[in-house]
Amino acid sequence: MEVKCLALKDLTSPRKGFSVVDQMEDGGHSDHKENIYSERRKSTPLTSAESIIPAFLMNRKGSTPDAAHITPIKHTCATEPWTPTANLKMLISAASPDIRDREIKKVLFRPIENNKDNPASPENVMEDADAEDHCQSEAADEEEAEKKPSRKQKSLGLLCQKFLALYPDYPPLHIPIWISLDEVATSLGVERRRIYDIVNVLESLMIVGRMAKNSYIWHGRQRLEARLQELQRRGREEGYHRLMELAQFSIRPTALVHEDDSGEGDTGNGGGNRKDKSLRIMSQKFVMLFLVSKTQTVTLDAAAKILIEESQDSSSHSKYKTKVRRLYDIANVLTSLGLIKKVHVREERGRKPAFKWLGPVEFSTSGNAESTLNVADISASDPTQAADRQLPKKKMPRHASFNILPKCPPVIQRQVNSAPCSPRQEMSGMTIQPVDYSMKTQSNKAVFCLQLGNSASISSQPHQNSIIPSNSSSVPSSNHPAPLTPHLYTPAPASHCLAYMPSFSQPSVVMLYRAPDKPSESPDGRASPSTESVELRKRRMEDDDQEERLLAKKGNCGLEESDEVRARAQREANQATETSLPHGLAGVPTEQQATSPSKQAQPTQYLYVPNSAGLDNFNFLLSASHPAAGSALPLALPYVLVPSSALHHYPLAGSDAHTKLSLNLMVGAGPYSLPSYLSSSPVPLPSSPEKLYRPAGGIPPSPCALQHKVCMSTAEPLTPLTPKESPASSKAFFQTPRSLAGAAPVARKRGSAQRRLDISHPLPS
DNA sequence: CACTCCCGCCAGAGG
DNA sequence: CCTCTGGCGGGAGTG
Repeated sequence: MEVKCLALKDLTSPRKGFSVVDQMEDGGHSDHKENIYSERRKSTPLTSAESIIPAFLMNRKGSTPDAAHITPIKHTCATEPWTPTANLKMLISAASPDIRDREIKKVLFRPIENNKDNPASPENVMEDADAEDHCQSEAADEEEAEKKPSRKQKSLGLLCQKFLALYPDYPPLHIPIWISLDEVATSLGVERRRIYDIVNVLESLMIVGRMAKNSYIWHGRQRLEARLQELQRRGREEGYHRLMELAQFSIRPTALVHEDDSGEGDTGNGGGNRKDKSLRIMSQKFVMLFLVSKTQTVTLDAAAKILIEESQDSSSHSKYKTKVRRLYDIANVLTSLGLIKKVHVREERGRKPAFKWLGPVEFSTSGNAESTLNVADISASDPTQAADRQLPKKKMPRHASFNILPKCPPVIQRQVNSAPCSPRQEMSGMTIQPVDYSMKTQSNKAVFCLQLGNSASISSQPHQNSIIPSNSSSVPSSNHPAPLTPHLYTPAPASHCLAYMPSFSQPSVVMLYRAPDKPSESPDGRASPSTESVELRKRRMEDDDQEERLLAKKGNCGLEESDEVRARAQREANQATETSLPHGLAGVPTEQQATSPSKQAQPTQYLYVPNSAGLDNFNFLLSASHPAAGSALPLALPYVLVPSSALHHYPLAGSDAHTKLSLNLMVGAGPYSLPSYLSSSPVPLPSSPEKLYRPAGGIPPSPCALQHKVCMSTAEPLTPLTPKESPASSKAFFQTPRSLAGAAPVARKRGSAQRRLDISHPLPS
């Protein structure tokens, strides 16, 4: 098992970009300062949890003292071969040889590769072969690039992207995700110091919360909007908007405000002088500036000045420089969060670096749609005022009505989000920046359960992107995954299977569900990507970044572009990877069968969604007895994996009310673990994970099989983030109705850990 | 040269 | 005292 774990870990390591071999031999290397890895220590309070957590979840933890890799970038080349990316590149290049594409690819994918969870899994290996030549040809360029770890590749922003990619944007509220800074640092191959920078900023936005020394808890974007709203309010109260105005005229703001600490309501530990200057506080203030700014654009210069005044630092030039440095750090993180975008503002003399807010500025709790509405129309209305109006709504509970699933979610959503830059995207964690990890990020972040049944509306769900990322993105101009969702996602009753695929090398998803009495339509026919829009996006992309555009209401351009590109990439990647998928799941069926508690009536079926696959590319794992499977592959195997296309005639999910497929899935990757309290609760987690993993038949699971372990459980579904799981979550307007609305309430009582959680993250103040 | 921002020293905080 | 945090600013990489 040990070995397996190791392998698994290696495979799933965030540094997946590296070959396993690499990692191994590298074992201890580490001269590189930046790559210092700390001895693995489990400082996290997860101990108890560990005992019950499936190995795959824990793999990050003790498995290997893997040496942290240094800048991943160096290995980029090496990784390419087996990464889906490689295929993607190949495909893309084949399709459109032009350089521009190439450039785009470079930007988009390199990062991904770094994050990549693509280990040398069989599937990947397979691709590997395919991509091999490609790689070779490209090797030249790559090599050069690789030689130099380029500073950019080590940037905080990139690092942050990787960090974010490790966790779900919208983690289930009842399943706290613990973060050990050590682990993260090790996983990402950087020294801890860098992680502090990221975490501090994230903490200021309540994306993470500090729980203890070296230990944080991941909230994802669950509380982000609430937090932003809070910051906006505070910013206004403190007169930041005035400061901004003054700053805009280069007038040295006189410290109008002074609050500071307050600022921090932040979590826990407290302040102190040192803390007052902390990145966390600076970050909050910085964000406040955006939120109260009419143009939502803040120049570095203005921010630095304002912040300096505030902190009453002497305004020496050096102070200013230091401040600016820090602001860059913060900006990099915010950028990777997709909250801001770098721009340049023209001024009398030359241009000044500035950042434009891309996140939501108007907050409303009434409806997710509205709340998420982005700044698209800032120009039309004064955001500030709008915000004011919204404030009162803040606490409005939303779910009752949301629980009713819209019949046609996609449509609805579309209407709501007609605005291009809808926050939805923003929230999804997609980045607008040139460097986009979203592919990985999005899909990788998913940790939730879905249920297949009938009408479900995933589209409005915050985490939707996690699930259907590829799909949604592959849908051309529309920003919605809608088309397909209806088919697959439906609120399901209590029963469901839980597929836990946290350590997937790729942000793939495996859905398990019990087949209904009758098969329904295949999910295939959904959205077909419209190439045309892709082109448009590409074009747009070219001119993106123009500073001028800054002020223009580009609303969505940035996001959409990213989306598009991503979509395209994913689509292609899908194709590339599809063939290799079977390997990945090969061993699963057996295990499942043996252990699946719920398979009694109907054979359990599996839906494997490659990270990059669009729904059309779903591959299904069917019991051999299934008509589709049988016809397609008359095998002796209990289950076979077939491409969705093969199931064309055997619809799995239908829109008809009868269809009752219930599906749950959990995807995730990253060095997180579950809190110990789970161990004592009747949660979905398999009580004896090991059994689940172990192939009942004695058929030794292949490495890949292990990697794709799936454990099923009939336990209750993860609870949807009902708005009120915790008091603090009341403001989770980012969330939309969960498709799980109908799911049985979780009977679990929260453990102390959970309680602590809730308590520890009350809005600061 | 200006802009960015990586890097890691080192001191304060916490245990 | 040791470890964790994280302020800080030198100086390297970029454009």
